[in-house]
Amino acid sequence: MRSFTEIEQNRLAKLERLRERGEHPFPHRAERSHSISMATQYFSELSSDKDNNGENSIEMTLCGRLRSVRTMGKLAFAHIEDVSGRIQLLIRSDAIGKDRLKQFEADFDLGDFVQATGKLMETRTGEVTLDVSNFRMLAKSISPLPAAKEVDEEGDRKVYSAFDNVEARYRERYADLAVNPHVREIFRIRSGTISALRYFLDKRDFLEVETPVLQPIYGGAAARPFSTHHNQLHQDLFLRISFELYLKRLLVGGFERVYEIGRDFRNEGVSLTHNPEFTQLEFYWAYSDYEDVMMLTEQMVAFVAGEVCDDTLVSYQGHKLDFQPPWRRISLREALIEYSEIDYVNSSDDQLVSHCKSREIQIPSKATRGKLIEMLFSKCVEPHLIQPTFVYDYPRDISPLAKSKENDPNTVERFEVFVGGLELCNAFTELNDPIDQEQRFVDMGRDHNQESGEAHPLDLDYLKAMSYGMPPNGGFGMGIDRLVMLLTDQASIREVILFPHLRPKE
RNA sequence: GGGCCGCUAGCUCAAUUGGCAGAGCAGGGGCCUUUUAAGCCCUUGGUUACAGGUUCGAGUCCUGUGCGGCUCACCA
Repeated sequence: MRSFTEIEQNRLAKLERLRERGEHPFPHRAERSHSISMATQYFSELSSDKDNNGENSIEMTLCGRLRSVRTMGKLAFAHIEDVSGRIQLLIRSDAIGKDRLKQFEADFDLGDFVQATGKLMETRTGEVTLDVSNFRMLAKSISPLPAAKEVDEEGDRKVYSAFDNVEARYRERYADLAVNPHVREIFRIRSGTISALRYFLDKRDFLEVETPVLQPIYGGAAARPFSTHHNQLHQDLFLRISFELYLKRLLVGGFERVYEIGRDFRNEGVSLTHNPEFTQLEFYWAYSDYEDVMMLTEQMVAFVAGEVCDDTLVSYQGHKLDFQPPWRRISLREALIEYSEIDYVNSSDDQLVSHCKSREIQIPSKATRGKLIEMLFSKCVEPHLIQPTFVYDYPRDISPLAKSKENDPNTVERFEVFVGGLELCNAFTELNDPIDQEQRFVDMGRDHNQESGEAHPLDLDYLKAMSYGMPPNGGFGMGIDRLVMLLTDQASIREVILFPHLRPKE
């Protein structure tokens, strides 16, 4: 049985009083003639019209949530807020009657959704205000919203007793959104980001597709999966860890440019930059290679930044990021030389191990040479890559789906993008030789075997698809959550995910 | 999973060497016709995350648990 606080019990009593007067506390329908921003815009246009002799207002009906109330005896001021903005109401007893004003004061609370009819006017202080002739309840709020007070001051919203407890905000994101406009703005930018990506790719003849989330064999990345079960088919299934292997099957099928935006699931640790489910963009582009993909990547991200931030210059955690192409390009080998003075081409495996140890990097029991290089890179280079940077040409043994360089079989045509110290993108010239691919899977399975005692799944159907012939292509993956972090200046991935994963509260 | 830090009223936060658990806002009762954190008077509200322990006495010290934050590991 739910228990109600004293405040909630008070509000339930008000709700009953509304009912007793015949006012429905939750009517089925609202009437609204204007959004709040439309109303204020209309008012300012009529006010600036010199031929219009003071006839600058019409009756209108606005809807929104009560965010402040100030009662003054025979009148009351209040603000209501809708998705477009906020406006002040003036409720006068000589307009609506003394009893009606009393009812407003007694039975309407902050957080209630209300409907108010009246004409717009300006108060002495020049604030556009609805002079209310009629109002009614649209939805009674039983529980008080967490933020106590806030107010607009010359465009700047000042918040008092802000609701900023991180845990409480994530657990009750609805309340967080209701009282923190800057949080709503993050998710508007997130939505705009995805729209802009779709627009950019659609304009270039990429076809948006959907591939299975439930997969009998997981692949395309090196993460541990979530597993589940189909009861009727008696089939164990995995939630996908990437889209890659299915999207490339579509190139076999004759599509030349495909992309997917969707959710990946990785059963790994959570951190400021990792959530168990996250949103990924992947595209595959026939008859292109990783250099073409680099060009498209910098154009695409700059386009998105321009769309949602109105600029390719973006503030991030005290840095000024510049997404304007061309971005810096540096090979993995050069980057390590520059930031750590290690040239792995001229280093033995033992020397790489000692480099790791001197930098307090913990080495897994069975680390390949490529893994050592990658760990050195993460430790020594990654934190320094603030401006958008392509790091290209990676060790073959940590890139089983990428094609080797023509003159260097131990290096693959692969790049990653780093911005603000975050890994943002991963892309390569895709391996399309089924014999080579099978050998890579086998090699990878052997390493995996020794590490964990489990065989890495061998996707025979994927090899079969590739055996029919896959055009040469460049492939690309980008973490959308991290891109949104960059575009909204957020240090935590949880701030850009509406309902981030939390342990159950008890 | 390891380490560090945190958890006090609906919200934001105080509480001296261990000594009566407080404020602002929100809530309730009043006054008030141009306020906008409105103001003024009065007022309700607490299992100090939870369970133990030390002590005459614990929000404060100790142990454990839960949840969170940061961080390390893991995550090509």
